[in-house]
Amino acid sequence: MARTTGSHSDITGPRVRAAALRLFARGGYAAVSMRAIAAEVGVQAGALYNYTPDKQSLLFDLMQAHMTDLLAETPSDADRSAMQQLQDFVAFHIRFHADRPDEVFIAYMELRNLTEENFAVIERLRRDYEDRLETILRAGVASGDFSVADTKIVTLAIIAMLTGVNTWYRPGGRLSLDEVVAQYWDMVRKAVTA
Amino acid sequence: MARTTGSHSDITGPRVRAAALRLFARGGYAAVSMRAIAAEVGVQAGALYNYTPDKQSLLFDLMQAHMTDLLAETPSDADRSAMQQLQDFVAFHIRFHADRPDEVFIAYMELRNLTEENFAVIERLRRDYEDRLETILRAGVASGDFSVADTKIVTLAIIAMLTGVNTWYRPGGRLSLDEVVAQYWDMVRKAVTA
DNA sequence: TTTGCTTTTGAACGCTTGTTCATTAAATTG
DNA sequence: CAATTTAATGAACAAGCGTTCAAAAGCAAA
Repeated sequence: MARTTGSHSDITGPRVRAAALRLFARGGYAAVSMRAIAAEVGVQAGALYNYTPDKQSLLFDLMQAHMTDLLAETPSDADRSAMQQLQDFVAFHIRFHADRPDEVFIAYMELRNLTEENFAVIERLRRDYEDRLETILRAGVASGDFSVADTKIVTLAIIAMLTGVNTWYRPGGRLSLDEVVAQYWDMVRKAVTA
Repeated sequence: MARTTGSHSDITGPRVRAAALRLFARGGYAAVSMRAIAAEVGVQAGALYNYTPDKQSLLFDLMQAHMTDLLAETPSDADRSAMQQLQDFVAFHIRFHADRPDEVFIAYMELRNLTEENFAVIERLRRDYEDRLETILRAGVASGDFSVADTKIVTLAIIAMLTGVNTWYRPGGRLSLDEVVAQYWDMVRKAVTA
């Protein structure tokens, strides 16, 4: 046997990425073999190399796509007040991450499995995202809306708190996403005001 | 060659655990080979099996010891007010974790590399720790000191925020640990009060 | 100094790893 | 229908994996 009936790169390509995402998130990059990914797709291991030059690129591409999407969709309406922008950010972060549990898991857990160059790229994107939040905080401090001693620390604290939602939130659970967003916004709002 | 001069289980044993801790934290459990651990200790791979039945036990023992220490040292003085207990908890969590970056990293990143049974043990310990905080929050709600809608969510949010310190704090950095504790306490205090 | 215990070596086991490539067959184009 | 392009197979590669164990050598007690 060689080429199989119905095989198409437009179909197999996305399936390879989806399988890698799923398995990396579940078992971790190092513990998932190319043969395991191939089996999930329903092909032999060799066929994966039509879609990625190597395993490392598969991981890197997933992480880069995730971070690029995150930055592209981050709201930033400079016309709104700092308080409104912060509320937008909190709601966006929780919703965006809740929709992509596998991507988020990989983006936070597999950094150490990136090569040095690839890590630098992802790290830069991550800092860009943090800067979006810190910019809002600084604007709020300048306008007197917020009372925080150190915007950098508060930035990291807020992001850590919000990302923590992914460790327990499941659709259809005790709380709706609206309720989760409301509760976290309540905490963030109180933490940054006097 | 066989037994080497100066070799002693009292010395090699701790060195094996220390090497495993260090390497697991740096590279991840799945990516670290027994031969790599042995090389760090300065022995051949076979010698490791005098100190652990297998690689899995090495990981589990490190995680269990960490969680047991964490629970043993968690402050809990029921005579103090809920506000004081919460402040104690925040300060303890940050300091305890700042002292053990490798253990913390492993405890949060390597859960999926535990066998089912081992995972259940660690998970229980983790929940026990969360319960300590939630008990404080409930007491504060009952006494009227705290104003939080859902103690479970606030518990998880606080722990995520505090544990996030480990992603950036380094001794000798811009901020002292005292300053870090003070800033996080400020945020937590404001977040749980009306 | 002899005896028994403790500790390590180093080779070996079967198995899995990421990756390559000639071959083959399906899909597409003319 | 014939020619070309695309996509997959399946075997092979060298390297590395966790683990076992007989043999050897240092250590401690008598």
